[in-house]
Amino acid sequence: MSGPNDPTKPAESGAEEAVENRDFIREIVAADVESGKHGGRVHTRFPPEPNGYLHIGHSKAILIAWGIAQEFGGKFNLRFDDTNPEKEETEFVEGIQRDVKWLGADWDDRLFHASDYFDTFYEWAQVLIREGKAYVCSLTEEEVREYRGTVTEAGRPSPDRDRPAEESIDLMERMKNGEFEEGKYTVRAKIDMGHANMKMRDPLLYRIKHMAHHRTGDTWHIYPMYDYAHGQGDAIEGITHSTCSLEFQVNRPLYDWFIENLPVPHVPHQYEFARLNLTHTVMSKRKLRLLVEDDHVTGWDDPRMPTLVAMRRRGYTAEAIREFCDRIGVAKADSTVEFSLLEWAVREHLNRVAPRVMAVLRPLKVVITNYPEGQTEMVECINNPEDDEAGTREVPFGRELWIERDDFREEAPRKFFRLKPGSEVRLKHAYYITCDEVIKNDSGEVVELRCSYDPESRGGSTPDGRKVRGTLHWVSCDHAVEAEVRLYDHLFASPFPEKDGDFLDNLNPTSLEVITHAKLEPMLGGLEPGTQVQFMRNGYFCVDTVDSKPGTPVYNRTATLKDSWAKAQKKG
RNA sequence: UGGGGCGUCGUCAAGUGGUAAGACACAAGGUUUUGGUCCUUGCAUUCGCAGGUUCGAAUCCUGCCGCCCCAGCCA
Repeated sequence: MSGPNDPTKPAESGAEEAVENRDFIREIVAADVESGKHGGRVHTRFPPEPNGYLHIGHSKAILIAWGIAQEFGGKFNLRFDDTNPEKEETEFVEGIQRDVKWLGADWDDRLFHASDYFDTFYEWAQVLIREGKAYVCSLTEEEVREYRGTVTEAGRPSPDRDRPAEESIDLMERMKNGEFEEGKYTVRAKIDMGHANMKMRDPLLYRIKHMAHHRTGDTWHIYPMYDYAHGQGDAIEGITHSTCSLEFQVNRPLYDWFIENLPVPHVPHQYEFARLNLTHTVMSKRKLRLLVEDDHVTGWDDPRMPTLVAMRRRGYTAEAIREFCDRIGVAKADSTVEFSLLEWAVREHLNRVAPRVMAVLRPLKVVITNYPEGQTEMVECINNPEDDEAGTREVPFGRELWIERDDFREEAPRKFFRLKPGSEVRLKHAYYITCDEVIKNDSGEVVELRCSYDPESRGGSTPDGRKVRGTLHWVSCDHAVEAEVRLYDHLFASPFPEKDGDFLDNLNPTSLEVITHAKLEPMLGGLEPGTQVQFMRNGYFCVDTVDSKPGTPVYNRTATLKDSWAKAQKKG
């Protein structure tokens, strides 16, 4: 059946690999696999420090590491770089695992911790000391800084640089056991105090910290520094390609120095890529923490935050984030991606999967004067025009309806296709109506519209085939479910909140607008938290997972729909 | 001005000496029972700048300019 002439099969010409663009890291990995380096094995890892929640920038790092493992038939580890008990909490290690899993990166049974290797790190430090490549230093924190020199001046050797190995071994043992106060001693590598790379000027291996660790308890009174733990962790796990962001480029010589000077079981290599920056937000953990701690947002999961918990709550899908990360690429040039690309990615996904439903955010009452009082009928609505499988549902229609306030203009501009006095529009899936009368209150506000409908137009078209330009969504007053709807916008008004001055000054004062009495079609009162829908003509929304309760639903706006009408209006 | 990186469309980003991919954004048109989606079209004579090599340079050489990272007992 499926021979060479089968039209359903793509042609097997030599032109298949023509368009494949690989980033520079994948290029290297492919070459390594080709040459049989590491036995053709590919093994990556994501090494977060559990001191905060993951943000969209981390998803780039996760997806690069995991994606490479996937594509080359390799493995992917999740390893917590928990070398500093001061800042680390169990809350974060759990949150991080949830987020990585949600993104779709699967570490299988390979969940590790730098703290799993504390014993080995300690033994290896003894090796360095015995070989004259490390020593216990008694310089104070301030002295260490002084002795290090500056970027333009060489440093000076510590007076303890030539401390006998046995003495260092003994002191390190006693540091470990908690015999000295914090700051009294450090363990340092003996490399080169005049090195042009500051990281190579006798970097610290260990510092004393009398602090319980979330996994090792109070076994240790010394903890390894990042540089002394990171590469060795990679080596122990057999990581072949160790990916990280650009700021660690200067650490690479040190990474390699440890690997070369220690009896490691494997030689990993580090490759650096530019971290993700996004307009209208901040990505640094310090700043995100400040937003949380100073109550500029309601928490790490506030839907305006760029954290994965927050974005998930906002209604972003993992698929959208993966698509986004595919689109931004991997390179070494510092860059800031426009938020619009992220929005495009969610819309792209939700357009395919989100059921279309009707919700009126800012209600205006419409009474259909020639529709029988007390009558209700069910109209059939298409759930998703992009998905034939999605089917239809029945929505109640009656004499009194809510429509969107914006969909009526008493004095309409040119090309306003919605409702205005004397004009006819279509109520989606229901009937054509014409506005006959505008009712106002004492202060002149429009409070109600009196309209008449054409019984012939049921379903949204008429036998005479006449055209109407406008199609409005609506909700039956008698059946409406009231809901709180949260309209989210950029957290920061400026595309570059860190550009000048205090980033907090650039907070967007209208990043959240709460609508308390939105009118929803009945089924929207009973959806599971987290469910994503499209409020027709309004945007993509989801049921809030924290505050939504049966009977009092809360919806979050994930993203607006593109609005060329609003755009045209703005231009005037 | 010690070292390490990076400069290609508004934003990302391919390109690896043979005459500037793609995506988002933007613009114009078409279809449409969402002013959504979809479709069509347009959008870098030029690759930070200046010289040079070459028949030919974004790609090679030289020199400038600009931006980022490194002087935590953070990661």
